Amino acid sequence: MAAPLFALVDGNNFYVSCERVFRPSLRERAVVVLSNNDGCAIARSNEAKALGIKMGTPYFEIRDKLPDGAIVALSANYGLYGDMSNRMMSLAAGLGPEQEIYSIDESFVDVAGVRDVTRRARAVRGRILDWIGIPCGIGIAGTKTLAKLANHVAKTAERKPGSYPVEFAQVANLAALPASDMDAVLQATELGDIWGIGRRIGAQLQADGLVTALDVARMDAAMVRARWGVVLERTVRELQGTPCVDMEAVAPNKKEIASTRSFGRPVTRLQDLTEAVTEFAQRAAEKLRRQNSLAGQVSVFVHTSPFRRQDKQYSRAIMVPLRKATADTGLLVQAAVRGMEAIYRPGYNMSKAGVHLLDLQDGTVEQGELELDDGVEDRGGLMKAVDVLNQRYGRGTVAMASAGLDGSRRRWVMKAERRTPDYTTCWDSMPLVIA
DNA sequence: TCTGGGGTCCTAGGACCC
DNA sequence: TCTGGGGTCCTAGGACCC
Repeated sequence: MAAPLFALVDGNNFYVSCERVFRPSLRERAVVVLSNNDGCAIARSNEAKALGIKMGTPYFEIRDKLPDGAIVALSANYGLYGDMSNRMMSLAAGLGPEQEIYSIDESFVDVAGVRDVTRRARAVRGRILDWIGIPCGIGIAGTKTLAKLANHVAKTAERKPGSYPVEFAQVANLAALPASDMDAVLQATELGDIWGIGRRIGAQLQADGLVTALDVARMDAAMVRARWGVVLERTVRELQGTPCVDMEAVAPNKKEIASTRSFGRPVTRLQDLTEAVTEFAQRAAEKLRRQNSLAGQVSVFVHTSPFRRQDKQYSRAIMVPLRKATADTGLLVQAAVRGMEAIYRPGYNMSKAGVHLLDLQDGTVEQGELELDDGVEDRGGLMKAVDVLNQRYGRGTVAMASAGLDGSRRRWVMKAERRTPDYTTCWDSMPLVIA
């Protein structure tokens, strides 16, 4: 059997690249894509990175710091990105027999035993660029953590000449590299760029005098386990070349499902919160039915904005157990609304609320339970009809009345003032080419 | 004025039991 | 005066990811 080998295919600055496909004028410009409510930067073009804009920088800071026209800011258009992602993923899948879609812009491909894998990877990269218009980087190595690191090398070698050997630009295959060359790559990589090492643990390692990925790879795994636990231990072992994280070719069902939002402006009234929570529970219920699960508990939270220091702060969550696991929107909304009524307090500027569905169970297994009379018959057929209608005619075609019938009165909805059209998923937004 | 959303996994500690 | 020990289960919260 061939030794394990993983490729990681990752779209460069993915959301920005999607926008550029349909607006070529954005090329070579500093561009950021903003989070919900146009809150902060969640994707940056290389030019924006060069201006020093960090991931998560609030938009108002960007706007205040830079002169007019120095940067283009767009609201996130998830419909567009999701569709572009599907197209990119189907081409990336051609690299090997199994693919794990890890996020909207990244997939691992099992390339064990694939002949001429570096050349093939370059071909796949070229096809994604030509057919979809998205530039990507591909990293190849013997473990997932090293493949992620190889991907970082591929992108950085292209973006910052001199950082890594130039032959690693765009596609970096670290498998079968001589040990000394591998050490050199690890040494050129900061430990904060390792998959699995975040701010907190990164700072602890640095306090111990570690600086590069090579320093981390040389740590003693048993000591790491004793001091930090199994998660970091796995990272260290994977850096040393021992695979600890397998491919997951079929996405397992979610173990919890959430729908949460920051509000476009502060909300104080219970009625507004009830409407918001109704909508969150509806959306979560849809996701729940899509994976054919039932929820045993609903959790609801609301809190004020920690950024508004001058405001009185409030934060609470509550768990609402269901008498019987369900996927019925009516029952889930009812539980969420009851929860919100229990934790609501007047006199606070609430900034965010949300609903989590927990204790998820397989909906295809019929629970052998005595039918107690709770006044609710099986509404599975009704739920299916609601989902079909909302899919065909758009979200919100059929909704619970407590979601609020008058859209103009809904004070809590988010802002998205700079959204681009749904170029690929809506006939009316299809771009026209005038020859 | 303006600061995202949706996940996973692990661990510590409390409740409870015998 | 002196007040056990070990196990399980659950939850909250931390850390990480994109």
